[in-house]
Amino acid sequence: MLDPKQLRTDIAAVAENLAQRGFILDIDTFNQLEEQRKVIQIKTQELQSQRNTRSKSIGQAKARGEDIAPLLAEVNQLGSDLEAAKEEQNEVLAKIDAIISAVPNLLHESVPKGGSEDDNVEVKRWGTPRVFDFEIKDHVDVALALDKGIDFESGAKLAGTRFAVMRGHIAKLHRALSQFMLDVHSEQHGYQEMYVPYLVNHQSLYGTGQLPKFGEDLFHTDLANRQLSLIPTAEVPLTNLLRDEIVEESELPIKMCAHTPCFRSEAGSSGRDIRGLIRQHQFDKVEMVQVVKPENSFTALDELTSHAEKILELLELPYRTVILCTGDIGFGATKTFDIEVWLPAQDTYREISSCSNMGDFQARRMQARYRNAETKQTELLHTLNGSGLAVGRTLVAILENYQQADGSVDIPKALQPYMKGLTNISAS
RNA sequence: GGUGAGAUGGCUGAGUGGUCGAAAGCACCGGUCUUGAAAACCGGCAAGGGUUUGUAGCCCUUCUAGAGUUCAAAUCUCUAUCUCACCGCCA
Repeated sequence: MLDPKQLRTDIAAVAENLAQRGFILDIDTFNQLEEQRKVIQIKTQELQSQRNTRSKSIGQAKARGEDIAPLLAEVNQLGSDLEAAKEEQNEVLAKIDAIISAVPNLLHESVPKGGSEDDNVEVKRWGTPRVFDFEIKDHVDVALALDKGIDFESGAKLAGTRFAVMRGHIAKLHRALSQFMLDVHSEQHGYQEMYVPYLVNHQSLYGTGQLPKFGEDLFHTDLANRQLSLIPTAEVPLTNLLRDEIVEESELPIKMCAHTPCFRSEAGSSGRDIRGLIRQHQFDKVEMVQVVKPENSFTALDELTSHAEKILELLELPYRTVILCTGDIGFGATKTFDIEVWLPAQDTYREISSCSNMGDFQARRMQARYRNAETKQTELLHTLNGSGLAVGRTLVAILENYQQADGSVDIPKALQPYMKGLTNISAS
C-alpha cells in the first residue's frame, strides 16, 4: 500500500511512476472520493465530539441530581445524525480503500523501462555452460531413466496435473538441496532458521499483498469457520511475523530463512511449462526475508541477491542475473533481481530465484514499524524477500547440467556430504 | 473433544456503566546529586487517523476481533479467535 498522504499531495507524480508499469491510476475518481472523504470525515468527527461532550454533561447533571430528560432528547437527535454520517463515511472509505489496496508499489529509479520480460536487463553472468559431446536429455527423461526418479503419472493419479512424486536417490537429492541451502544461509549468511505454518489467515495474505488482488492464485481452505490458505511462499509467514509489531532499532536488521512447500494454483498459466518440474502446484523453496531500516533497503537487496547467487556458485551451476523491467516487475516490489539458471535442454536461462525490495509497501499494510533510536518516533520498516533457491528448479538444473553420457548424474561436490558421500546417481 | 478461568499501554498489572486513554510498578528518556557511575529524589513517557505550512494546537478512534444494549461501554449481552489449567484422545 502506498502512503495515502502521498496520494493526496502528489498524485500526479505517483500516477506517472505507476504508468511505467502499465498501471493507470484514475486520478479524477480518486480526487473526487478524497474530497468527499474530507467533508464527511470532518462532519462525522464533529458529531462525535458533540456527542461526547453532551454525554459527559448528562453524567455531571445526573451526579448533581438535576433533571436530565431535556438533555436526553437533544442527544437522541445527535445520535441519529451521527449514525447517518458514519454510514456515509464508511461507504466512501471503503471505496478509497478498494482503490488504494489495488495500487502497486512505486518503482525505484534504477528499474529499466520496458514492456515485457524481453526488456529485462542482464547485470551479471556467472559460469560457463558445459559443452556436451553426447545428445542431452531434459530433466524429465534424465529422471525417468533413473528408476523413475520423478514420476508425473503418479502425481497425476494422486492429485491431478502439475503434481509430481519423487523417489529414491532423486527424492533424497531434493531433500539434500533444501538442507544445504538452509545451512548456507543460517551458518554463513546470518539468517535465523525458522519453521513456520504452511496455512495462513487472510490478514497475513493481505499484509504481504496476495490479497485482495491475487486470491485466485492461491489454494484456499474453509473448514470449521476458519478461512486459511496454503502459503504461495514462505515470504508470507516470515514477513507477517512483524505484523503489528514495533521493534527497537537495535534489533535491526532482522534476517530469517525457512524451507517450506509452496502452493500456487498457477491460474492463467495453463499451457505454459506443462512438461516437467518447472511449474507445479506444489514445490519446495528456501526463502530469505530481511527486515531493515528504510535507508538500508537497497544495499540489503544487493546483499540478499548475492546470497541466492552464492548457492548456485557453490553448486557450480551457470547463471545470470537480470533486473526486472518496469513491465515485468511484481505488484509490491520497488525493484527486483531475478536469477536465472542455465538449463541446457532448453538451451536457455530459467528463473530460479526472485529477490525484491518491497520498501514500506508491505510494512504499511501490516503496520510493521520500528522505533527510531534518535527521534523516538515509530517509522515503517522496509521488507525484502528472495528465493534462495527454488528447490525443485534447482534439482532440474542439476539433473540437466550434471547428466552423463551413460545416463547417470554426478552429484555436485557441495551436496555430496548431504548424500552420505555419494558422488553419482545411476539406475539400479 | 469436555470443563473451568482469562485476553488492558514496550512488559507486569489495577480498574464492573459517566472527568478512564486508562492507577501502580518495571523498562525507557530528561534533570538534581556525584570526579564518574550506581542509589535516592523530581519530571516525562501508547498507537493510529483527521485538520494544518506544521514533530504546535484542536479533534476523532483504539483496553483481542466483530455485532448488540445505552444519552454514555475497558466495564453489560452475543459470537469468533487466542491463552492458561485440568480431563480425554493422539503423531
